[in-house]
Amino acid sequence: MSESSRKILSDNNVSITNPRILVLEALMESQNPQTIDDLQNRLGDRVAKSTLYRVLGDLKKINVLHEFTSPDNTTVVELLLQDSDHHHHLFCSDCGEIIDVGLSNEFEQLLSAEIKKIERKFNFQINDHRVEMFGTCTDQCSNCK
Amino acid sequence: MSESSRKILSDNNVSITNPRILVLEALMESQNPQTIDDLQNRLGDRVAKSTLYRVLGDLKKINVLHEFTSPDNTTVVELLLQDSDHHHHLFCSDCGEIIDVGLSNEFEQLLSAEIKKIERKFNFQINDHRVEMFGTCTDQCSNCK
DNA sequence: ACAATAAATGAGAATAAGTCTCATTTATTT
DNA sequence: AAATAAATGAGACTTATTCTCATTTATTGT
Repeated sequence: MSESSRKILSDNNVSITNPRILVLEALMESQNPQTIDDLQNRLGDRVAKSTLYRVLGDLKKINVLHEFTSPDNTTVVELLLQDSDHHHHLFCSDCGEIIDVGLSNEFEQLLSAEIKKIERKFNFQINDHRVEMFGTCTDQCSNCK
Repeated sequence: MSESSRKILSDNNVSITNPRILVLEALMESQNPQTIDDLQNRLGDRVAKSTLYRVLGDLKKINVLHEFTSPDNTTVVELLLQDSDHHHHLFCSDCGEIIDVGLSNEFEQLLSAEIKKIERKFNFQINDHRVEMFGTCTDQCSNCK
């Protein structure tokens, strides 16, 4: 555990410090998206707020952390160590839950083709994409009864 | 112009007031996504900041305005009067430009099929989706030279 | 292992987006 | 035109994020 957080840092030429290890470990506790608040609560006073934001910035810079905004405008953050972890998100507007979803290869391939068309049309270089789906979890999620 | 903004309001049982007309007209000046700052500058002191936010909330409630967050965390807002205006967004990380893009019917159909699968798998009711693409506009955009 | 140097941290101040309050104005209904 | 209800403006307030700077911690060369 602690090894692999150290490895992430050294592999990316980022100095190994306690706050960075603690934040990485907190992020690894769940592979699902987490709010800053979650993290802060989990870390308590072991990492200062300013340091937490700085470390998250560092992790984004070395490309192991993705950040996005949920429909209720909360910033959400998720470790993404491998390109093969590519996935999308499903948002429940009732309980705020965010679920990781994979889409089929067939779909991803067609999307790649569409993206190539868009690149040509707008003379863009596209390096990432994201599909977001919004709805309500009809009954059985842990938060909505 | 002014007629159609009034029509939008009356069609949705929202009382017709000057700030609402002014905000709608500012939104209609460009069919592209706009930041709150854009709007505020354009409106000057004709609409108070608190009123601007309230009116934008009203327009979201009657479903003629979509709001989202760009990768640099700016809130962006866009009129969407017809379901047939369905489209997606392309973000330039150099200049911040946001471009509306349509994807092919073939793609949208396959995405609908994927969404049905996701609905079943997670017992969700999905009512909206969004494809976001990120990259850089390689040369000719108005902001990047 | 030990200085010297550079980088990262903690604490809290500063900033900025968005919300809230409440007295006044404007729309709507009769 | 009066009465009622709703919307507005102005600015205070809240809260997420960034910034500053003195102190601590990591790294590098010897």
